[in-house]
Amino acid sequence: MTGGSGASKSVSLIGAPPSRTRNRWGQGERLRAEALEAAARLLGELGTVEGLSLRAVAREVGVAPASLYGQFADKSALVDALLDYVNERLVRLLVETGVAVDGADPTTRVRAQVLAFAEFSLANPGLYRVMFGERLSQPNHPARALAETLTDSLRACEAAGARLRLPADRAGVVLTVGMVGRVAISQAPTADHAEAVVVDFVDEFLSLLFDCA
Amino acid sequence: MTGGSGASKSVSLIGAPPSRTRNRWGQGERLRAEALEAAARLLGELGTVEGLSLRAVAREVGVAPASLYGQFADKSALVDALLDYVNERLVRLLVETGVAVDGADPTTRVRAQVLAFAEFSLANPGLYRVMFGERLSQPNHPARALAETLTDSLRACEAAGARLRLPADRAGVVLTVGMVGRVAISQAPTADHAEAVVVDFVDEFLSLLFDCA
DNA sequence: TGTACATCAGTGAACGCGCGTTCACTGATGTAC
DNA sequence: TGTACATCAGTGAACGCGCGTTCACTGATGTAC
Repeated sequence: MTGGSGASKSVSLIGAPPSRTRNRWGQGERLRAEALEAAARLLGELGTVEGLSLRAVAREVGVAPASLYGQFADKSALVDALLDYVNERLVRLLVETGVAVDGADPTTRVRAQVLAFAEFSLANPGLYRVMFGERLSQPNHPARALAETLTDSLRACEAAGARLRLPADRAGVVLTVGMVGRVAISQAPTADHAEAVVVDFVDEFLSLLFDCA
Repeated sequence: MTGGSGASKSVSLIGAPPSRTRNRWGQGERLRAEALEAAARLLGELGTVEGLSLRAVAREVGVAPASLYGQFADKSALVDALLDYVNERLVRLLVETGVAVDGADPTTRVRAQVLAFAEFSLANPGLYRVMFGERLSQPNHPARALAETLTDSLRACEAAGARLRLPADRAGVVLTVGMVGRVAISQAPTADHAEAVVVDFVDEFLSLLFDCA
């Protein structure tokens, strides 16, 4: 930004100009969605959750900090809402991944879903951290959704003739737990655990769960 | 301070009086150890890492915030030192656990070490979080130490005749990853995952790794 | 059709707080002669 | 043995900062008559 848009207008010394047009009458709730999206973006880019302040979210949206109080009672209300929002995003991702490979054999589906989770988490370390590292008191813990989805997929594998070394629901939990741990460790900035290595881990893990393999 | 030291002495309105006697000549470095211990205590009791401020540590030690700058260049230096300190503590715990059950069959040893790790992490969520949840850039990542220790123990199992479904080093990594994930999820405040359930998980996991079982 | 009013989205300035860090300092304890 | 000085552990006050939150407000847009 050495010089900005020097020519005609909007000198824009630092950062982008707010340039937000206020919402129309009755559309005030849109700010809520904008704030959640902005918060998720902040958490996704930024590796840590420290940077998530009301003021930062307001800055990202291009709005005064006070404006957020029209949509959220306080900061913790925003964080709670953010968790729900992001939780739902993950579930949708898993479902869509399952649909995308529909038709393929069920084992492929589990694998695709697990990898989708890993990719999502590694690409958005901040989101992963807020979902699995803190404030886990939410009743709808993302791990539960994850475990249920994977359990369903594992059951489909069984129905297709595959044999598990554990009951499907337990295998789903173990798989979930393993992936959460794997992602947690892979988030080390200096990690030599490249994406390829994650794939290896997944296959290793799945081979433990399945009997014939 | 409404009334000051009204009665006789040291009314102690709020919290404990500092009551710290300054270290003797040449013993200044002791403050360093006291600070690390205090920081570890703060992180252990407090569930989150947010509360870890230089000022909080100084308060816990009973010293002026400025005094810490004699031992640590800045806050990040303190956190780095804390990580090393706590890392070493975990390794020592695992080693001691291994020694304590020495003589028993190797399988018992792995199990004891894994459970010791789980117990430690669940009892000190803040410590766990700072070790596995953030600042994983340290070259001596605790997960590495954990994996190496467990791998050694698994090798001992093999030497004693047990059969693993993976090479020992990979099994050590998988076991580590699984435990990290398990603990991460169990830290949910409302978790219905009591300690007994963790034990079940551990046995389930080990049964996957071993062949005969 | 025009006009008064209510309602809405959003603002700007201020508050008190805890934070990390600095700086000149204080008093006790060691050492040199 | 006494005395001057150096060195040490630690202090207290101050700084600037970003934070969450409040409050009275401003314009634009809708509605009632």
